[in-house]
Amino acid sequence: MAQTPDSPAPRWLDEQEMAAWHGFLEATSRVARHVEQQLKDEAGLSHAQYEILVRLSGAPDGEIRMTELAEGLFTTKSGLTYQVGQLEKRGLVTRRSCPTDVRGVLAVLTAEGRAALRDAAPGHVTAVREALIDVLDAEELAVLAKGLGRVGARLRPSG
Amino acid sequence: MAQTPDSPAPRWLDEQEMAAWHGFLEATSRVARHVEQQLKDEAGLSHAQYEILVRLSGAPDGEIRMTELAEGLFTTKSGLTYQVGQLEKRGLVTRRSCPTDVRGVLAVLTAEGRAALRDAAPGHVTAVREALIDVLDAEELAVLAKGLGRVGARLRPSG
DNA sequence: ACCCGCAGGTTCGAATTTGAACAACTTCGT
DNA sequence: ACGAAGTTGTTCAAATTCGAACCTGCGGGT
Repeated sequence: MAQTPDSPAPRWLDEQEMAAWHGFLEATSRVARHVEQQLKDEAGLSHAQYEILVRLSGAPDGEIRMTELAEGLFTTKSGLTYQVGQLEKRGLVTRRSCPTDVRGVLAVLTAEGRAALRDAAPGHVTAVREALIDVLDAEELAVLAKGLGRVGARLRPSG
Repeated sequence: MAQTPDSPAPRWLDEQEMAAWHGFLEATSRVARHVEQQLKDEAGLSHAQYEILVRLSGAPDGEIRMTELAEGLFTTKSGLTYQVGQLEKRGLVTRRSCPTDVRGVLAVLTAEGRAALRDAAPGHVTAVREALIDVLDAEELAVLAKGLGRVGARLRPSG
């Protein structure tokens, strides 16, 4: 009989830890669906696309390098290429090549893109409040910001 | 000029709320990737597949109705059909029709499935600790469990 | 100036997810 | 009982995601 080599038994999750992990999974899943749904229905955008518009709108000249944008959105370069392509088809974003690096590409927010974002934002914020923010009290929000901030930071490529 | 009808301006997110939302998004994204990666690399399972095995292993006779399973995993019925199909190909799960309802289908954990889960579990738990649990202190875990529990519950189909 | 290692984006195919449409069946009200 | 209405699980096509392979071009060391 083939035996699988023993993995050292890890410290299992106790009840509280299990509750936290399960809560995280369920909240994650349902909040994502809720937000995705709202944006799709009311603005015709995916959450990914919405976030791209947000980043661009906050950047100088409304433009950002592809790689930098991908990192900021916690996504892959190829995934971003696809979504920017979609947004470009709709005229919400343009591409131009980077002046300082021939290889580079800048995603640029168009006037239409800015308008689409303006239109989509109120409903999106409302959905985020309904799903997450307004369900938590101030103390809980503080813990989320700090604790999950730390969690995210630790998993960044940079460490 | 076509005018977009005004949406009532929502209450925008203040700094703390924004930090919580951003933290949630980043943590969500990175933790999911971390866990997904570990399972894929060390056990050849997707997180979705792993969770299916977990649920089944905790059920009487290791079997659950498809719909019930889908709800428990916060996923769609068609998504589950696909994943159970994958697991069935590998012999980790079987299907049998429900005795009390001809339409119904039970997903059943096989001995191989139970073994695969046993093998995968230690590494998975370790990954979850690394990514989330061990990064938070007791109080933070309590807030996650309670606060995010409430968040998830409120978005359940049942309300 | 030249070469090698590496970074920037895109492309490709494979895997997955989603919702709508469907067929078969159960259930509830009357 | 009977029929309308709702369930159950699957199938399908379309959209998305991922990583590996790829080509091009930047930069440091010699």
